[in-house]
Amino acid sequence: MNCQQTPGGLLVTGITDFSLPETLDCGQCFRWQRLESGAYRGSAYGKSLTVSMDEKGLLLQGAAEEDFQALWRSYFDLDLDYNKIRGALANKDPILKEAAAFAPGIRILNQEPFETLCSFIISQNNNIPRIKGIIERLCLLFERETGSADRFPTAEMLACRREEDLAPLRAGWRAAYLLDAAQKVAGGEIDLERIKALPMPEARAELMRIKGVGPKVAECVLLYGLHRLEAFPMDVWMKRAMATLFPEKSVLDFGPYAGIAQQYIFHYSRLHPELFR
DNA sequence: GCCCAGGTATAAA
DNA sequence: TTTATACATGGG
Repeated sequence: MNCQQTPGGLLVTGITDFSLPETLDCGQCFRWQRLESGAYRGSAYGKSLTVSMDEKGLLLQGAAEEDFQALWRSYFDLDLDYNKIRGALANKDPILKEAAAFAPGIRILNQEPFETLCSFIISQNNNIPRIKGIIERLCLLFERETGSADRFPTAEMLACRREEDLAPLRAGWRAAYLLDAAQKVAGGEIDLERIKALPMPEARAELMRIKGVGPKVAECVLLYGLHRLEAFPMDVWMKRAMATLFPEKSVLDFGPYAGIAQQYIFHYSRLHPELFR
């Protein structure tokens, strides 16, 4: 991997197995916006970015090389060998191999844990366009406090609001869940960084102490927010896909990279709905 | 109007 | 432990 400043921005070369649309539009994050040009605009950890990719490499606009090294390199998970992982997963099952080959540029982002927790609380019994809308309104609601509508509010900021303060979000009953999550995180009752290092059963149990966090949301937070790649979110789509793809298996064990396998299968099944009836 | 959306809390069997 | 239902919004 190599970096150089160009007139268009910071150009990073030597990146393989990475696709912006496959990574940013596969249901793991909700705050990246696709521009007309095909570039994506978004932010994380207080930094904004416009990013695009072509045959020359990955182009970061509005980022210094220090930001790339200290943040975006890790955010986009560019140091993990996805080619190797995909190969290992492909050896487990031919259909998994096909699903992986369909979107080989998917990577699991290193998103902000609290934002991810809130995002997947909002995601329950909800559709992606509306999830995005609620999160956008949440960032706007706290714009004055955070200093930018690009930033996600902290747990402390959210924790000192009341449910009626969140009415502008139009999040329905999920507003109360968001407050409970914020209060537990801000109060130290839930320590996301500690959960990140906990054995999976304990990590799941900790997260599920938050109101509105059940097995599915907990698994999503572990995978997408805490980068526990062995986590395996199981929703109705995945259940159907698994029943179709692996009818003989009752218990599935894809090993330490199950979450990546899940993401390949989820993406594949969403874009080939006719195969999963 | 009706159905559904990357579910969960709650009560009842 | 498993199953049924309500839950608020809004887009198709």
